Amino acid sequence: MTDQTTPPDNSHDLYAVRLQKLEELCAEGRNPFAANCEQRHTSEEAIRLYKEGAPDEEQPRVKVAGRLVVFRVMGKASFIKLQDRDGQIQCYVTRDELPEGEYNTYFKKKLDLGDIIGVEGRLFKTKTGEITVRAESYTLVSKSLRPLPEKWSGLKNDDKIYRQRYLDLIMNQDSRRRFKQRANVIRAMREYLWARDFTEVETPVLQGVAGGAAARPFITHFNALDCDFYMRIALELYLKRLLVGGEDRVFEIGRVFRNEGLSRRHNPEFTMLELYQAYSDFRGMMELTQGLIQHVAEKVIGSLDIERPDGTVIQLGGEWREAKYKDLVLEATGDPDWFSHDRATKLEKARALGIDVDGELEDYEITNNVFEKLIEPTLIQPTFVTHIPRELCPLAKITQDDETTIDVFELCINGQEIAPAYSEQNDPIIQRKMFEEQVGEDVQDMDGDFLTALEHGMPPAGGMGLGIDRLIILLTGAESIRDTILFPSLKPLKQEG
RNA sequence: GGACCCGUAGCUCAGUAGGUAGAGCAGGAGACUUUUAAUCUCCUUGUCGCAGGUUCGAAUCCUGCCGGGUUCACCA
Repeated sequence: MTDQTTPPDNSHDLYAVRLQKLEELCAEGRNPFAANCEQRHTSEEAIRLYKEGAPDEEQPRVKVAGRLVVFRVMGKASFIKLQDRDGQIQCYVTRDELPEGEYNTYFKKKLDLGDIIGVEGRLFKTKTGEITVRAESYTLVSKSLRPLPEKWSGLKNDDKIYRQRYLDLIMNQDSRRRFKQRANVIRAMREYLWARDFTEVETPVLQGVAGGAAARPFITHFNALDCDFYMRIALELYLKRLLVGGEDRVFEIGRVFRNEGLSRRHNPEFTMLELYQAYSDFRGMMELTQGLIQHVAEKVIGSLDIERPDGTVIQLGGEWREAKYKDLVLEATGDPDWFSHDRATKLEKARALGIDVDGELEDYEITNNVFEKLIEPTLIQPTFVTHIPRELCPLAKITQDDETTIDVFELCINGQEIAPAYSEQNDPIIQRKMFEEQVGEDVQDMDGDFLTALEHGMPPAGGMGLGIDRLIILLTGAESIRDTILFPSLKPLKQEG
């Protein structure tokens, strides 16, 4: 048994037909994978070159290349469309404009939908007004041995969309656009941070202790050292070491790995932006985070109003709402004495509110269940939730006038947590204590090396982490995190062999 | 891991009072020199996810497995 990602393909007949065409081409001394490195125009560039109103013989000659996605043969003339990274361009190919025999013997007979070809010729406009290349020559640069999905319905099978993403990208322009937007989001983020003197760094993915978050890590084995390593679950502890090392403003955009379930909002590997700014705090992070997301939205979407698939408009403009965790809980439970109740009463009341709460949970966890299930989903418009109970974040500073809470915000938009930010804890003694409070049976080992770093002195700092995949969901209206990740985690297919 | 739903041609899908399968597109042959899901004629295509079971007979009913989706659990 071998594992593989691509499902078996039984299209032997179609495959055989194409393979035969390929062999025939080779037998006649034609290369079905011809090199073609000459400069060319993208479909969009070519269309822009068209001179409106000028006669055909004064139109510029262009050279385009792309995947053959429309192939309409009408006797001695054909219309085809090539798809490239910018879109599609139509080409008009006639028998009389190609070399003798070329059209009937090769063009009509040896090309298939899915092949990649280059076409050269002058632009003209068809009688229905479409700017088109009148082919003077064409070159097959890659024969496709497998057929494309159906041209009208396209590719809708979820499994194939994820397992054979290239087909999705060929067939579904929405998908192509979404991933382009993802790339642009990340680019816009970098621009924003670079402009504010942040340095981009890279920290280890393989770690002896996976810290910085409470999540189960993936375990791997380091042969040379003969010990188990963990895939990182957060970027935090290494970035803070850099603050100790004198970097004032650092960020990293990178993959983190959490060995947990998959869902519409969770992929085991996902991309985080984490940034740390010395001499700032969570208030500074608020300003930065709001500015960052607004910059990205404007740059990539071109608007601060984001319409969700259900029609609700998320308004990213202006100053965002700020709300205390406790106030939200009191409001949602309708119980002004919520925090005075003992554990058993909270449990009872939470259940009365329709929340399925595990009886083993700690006091603060019950409250947090209320927050996550009752409140978070209602926070559609951007909201900074502040004054969060200290038990929930061991790496943040305690609020000066309320020792039960920490200087933190959780930014919620679109009913999900998008970005938490802290006034980072830099007192190594308190930090050690808070780690010890938290290190239980199923929590990670304490990162002693990190504490040693803190003991050398870390400047006060604000830190922020942002789940990029979830931001993309928000900005593009994607239905699932899988639609924002090119190759989401899937179970490998098992196959005899 | 639990619950529910889904898996039929290369693609998108029809097909249940159980009688071993259809359409469109794609593919093959032909006609057609401005098409827009081009059109027209003819033709081909399937271990009905896999493995068992019930039955004279299973795409259809039952069980298990594989894969996917939704949701819950888990989740800083």
